[in-house]
Amino acid sequence: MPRYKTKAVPQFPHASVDCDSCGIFALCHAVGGDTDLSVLDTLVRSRRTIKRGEVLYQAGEPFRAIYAIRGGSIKTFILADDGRVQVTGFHFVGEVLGLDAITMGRYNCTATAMETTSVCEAPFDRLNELGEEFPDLQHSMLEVMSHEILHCHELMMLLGKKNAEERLSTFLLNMSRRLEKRNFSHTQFSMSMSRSDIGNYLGMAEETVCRVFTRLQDEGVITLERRQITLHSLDQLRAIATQK
Amino acid sequence: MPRYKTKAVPQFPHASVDCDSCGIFALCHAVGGDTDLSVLDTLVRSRRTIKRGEVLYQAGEPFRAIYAIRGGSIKTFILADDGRVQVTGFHFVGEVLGLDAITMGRYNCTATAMETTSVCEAPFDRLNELGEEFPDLQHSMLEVMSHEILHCHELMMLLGKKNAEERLSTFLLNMSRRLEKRNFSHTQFSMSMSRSDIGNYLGMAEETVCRVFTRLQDEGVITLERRQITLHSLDQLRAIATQK
DNA sequence: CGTTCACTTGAAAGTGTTCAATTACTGTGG
DNA sequence: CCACAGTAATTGAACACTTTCAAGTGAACG
Repeated sequence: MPRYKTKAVPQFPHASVDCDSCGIFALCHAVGGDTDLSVLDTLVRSRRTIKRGEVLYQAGEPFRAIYAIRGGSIKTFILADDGRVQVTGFHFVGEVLGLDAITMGRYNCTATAMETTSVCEAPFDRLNELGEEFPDLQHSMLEVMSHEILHCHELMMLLGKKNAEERLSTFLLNMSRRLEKRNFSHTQFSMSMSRSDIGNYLGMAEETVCRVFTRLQDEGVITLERRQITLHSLDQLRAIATQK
Repeated sequence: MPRYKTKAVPQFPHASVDCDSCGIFALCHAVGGDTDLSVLDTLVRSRRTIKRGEVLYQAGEPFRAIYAIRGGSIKTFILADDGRVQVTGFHFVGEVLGLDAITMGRYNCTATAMETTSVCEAPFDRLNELGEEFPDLQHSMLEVMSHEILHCHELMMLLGKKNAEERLSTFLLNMSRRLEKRNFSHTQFSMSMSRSDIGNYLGMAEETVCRVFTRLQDEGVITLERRQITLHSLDQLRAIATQK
């Protein structure tokens, strides 16, 4: 029986967010401070739009800027010497990326758009100067990075200890939570990444992703139509994600 | 055939490092700056010694300080709601830990000593004040955290894409590299963590760790006597860690 | 000297992967 | 608007790797 419906479904919410309410702003306000907004204007040099598959920045390139996503979505991945690829994250509206480049002065991963995406660019040199003027800003950057580490720890738990069902459920709940935070629907949304990307990110084969999706659907926990997903029971999902 | 030898082997190098050359120092010097050393004295409040199994800090406790290890070794782990444990890292002489607590104001993981261990304690409030005075310091903290993120990415690759042999080889090479950086022997050392901890960290069963160790030994790549390990061929190990 | 803990090893059982084939969708050009 | 080509997703079956369970050995410690 065909699982697909022939219907054009809306893509991931493209609500183009003002730079004021995008990540750079959040970065400055993370401390709860009220940094002068005019500072932000000098900080954000430009806005860029990149199409599906195009590269925002490439691993190895000198670190010029951090980015906040205004609309669309981006995936980041690292490419090992042996050719293996590991997707390190998916990034949505309002989120900041590029901060992991600070140590090396070079980007550690490559960032590409999963759909047409618009970003704010904040040059790092200026960010750095301003940091000395506004300690809050650096503190916020610390927080963003600290957050990233927390995320990494969760991921270690996921990759090291969870089985396929738990991984995928955890993944869905994570997306749901992030969308909710930005006031999008958190029970029905479109996933901009392919099954293959999901599998790569979660450390499982593309085929396993499909099979688990099918199983979850058969159990009535979710409905999938292509990349459009509806979560019917967050509680049930949570139960699956945290079984044992 | 018994694989054990009845011989007391020296534990992990206990060269008690001056606080000057320990992590907090490194933290301040990461930028290449020459921060006034007297600052450090005010920074480092106290030195603590904890015995095997004792807790340095506990997940959930308010974030008071970051620590640098003067001698011994520490493991950090998180405890999930469902009771599962994930070892998030092993930390050796000269390394800094506790920085991931900045976001939440609470420690994210629990840190316990794997053997008798001595640490420097740098209270965070003072660290924070000083940060405003010395932007270099905060910049160094950013670098340390950025490093942590890089480490996380490597680990994602390891947990998501590598098989048991590759994981263990990567692990050994990583320890080797870190010891080398601190001028300890990087081809012969004692592992202070149990097989079970290694397995937990690398996302594999304790038994699998044993089996792979045995295999590596049979292939002549390493020699194991209890927790004392000798790496006979780093090249071979690298080949195994990067196969495919 | 005996108990306990860490480590090792074997055999059976899962869980997820790989390979291969099929189906469905997307975008492009007529 | 339709046909075609290429890409993404799904499904089945065989296989591989790792885990689990069980048992045993050696070392450390009181």
